[in-house]
Amino acid sequence: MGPTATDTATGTPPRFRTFTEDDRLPEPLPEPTRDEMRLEIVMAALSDPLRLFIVRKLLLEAERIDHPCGWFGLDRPKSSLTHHFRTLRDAGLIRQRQYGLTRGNQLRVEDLEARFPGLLRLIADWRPHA
Amino acid sequence: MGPTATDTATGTPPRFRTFTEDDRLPEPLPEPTRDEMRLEIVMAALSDPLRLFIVRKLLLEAERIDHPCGWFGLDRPKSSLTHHFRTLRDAGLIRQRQYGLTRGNQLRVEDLEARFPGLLRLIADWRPHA
DNA sequence: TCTGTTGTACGATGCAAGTCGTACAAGGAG
DNA sequence: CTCCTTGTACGACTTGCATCGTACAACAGA
Repeated sequence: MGPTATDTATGTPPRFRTFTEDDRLPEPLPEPTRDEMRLEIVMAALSDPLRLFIVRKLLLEAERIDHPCGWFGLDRPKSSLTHHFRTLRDAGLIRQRQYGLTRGNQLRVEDLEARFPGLLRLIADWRPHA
Repeated sequence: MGPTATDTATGTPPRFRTFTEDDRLPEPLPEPTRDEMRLEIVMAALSDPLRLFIVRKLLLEAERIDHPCGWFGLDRPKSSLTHHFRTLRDAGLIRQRQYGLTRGNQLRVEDLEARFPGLLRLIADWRPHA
């Protein structure tokens, strides 16, 4: 498994899984730094159920450092998905890396925990459709 | 002072100030119950800087159980303010009570802490304009 | 080289939200 | 009763966002 454990819901601070970086990874696409992240923008990005689903899936089900669009199993046109992933990256929620033809999507777990502590917990607890 | 203390930022769970209820208070205007609150809707309500300001001011500077519109010192037309306060109430963030001609606005601190633990902490830490 | 895959770029469309003016309602103070 | 205050209701305007079709680019594999 990975280097970290998951939240135990016992009152201990939640810890979400991260993956160690590989030096040979391509540079991330342009993204805001921690300090450039804006709460309003993050909130707006998370006000869409599809984007909430994407972030939550990355948070709870990621198996590698990042995953391409298709991994999420979203039944939408590709041009729609491009729009949503870009919105998430612009808000600072995800990091995107280009691997030849595919693009890897990674949740910025450590940056988000540092900048907005508790935010990921809210997303993990989200119940869609309820 | 009130019955509660404030967050100490030392790792202890944050506790925000609440006010004891008075039996003679008028009934709140229609609002979602705890379980009816939706994270997407709450996020959308908080994606507007003016509304974030309103909620944050209620969280950090409330002196009574609720406050009328004018207390916030917002330089906008009244019809705009009606819209924003209604958005906050529909999302479940605030409770509104009618006192004759004025309307009191109260943050639903306990409901929000129960339904979305950690959310108020994010709002308290928000820095506008930064 | 031809084909299939992954995803962007551009543009059109429809809808929701923010903004605000005006008119109006309820009630307190004089 | 009259005036002022607080806030709603309605409607118009504008902006922004979600959605998606089409065309295109980059690349892998047969």
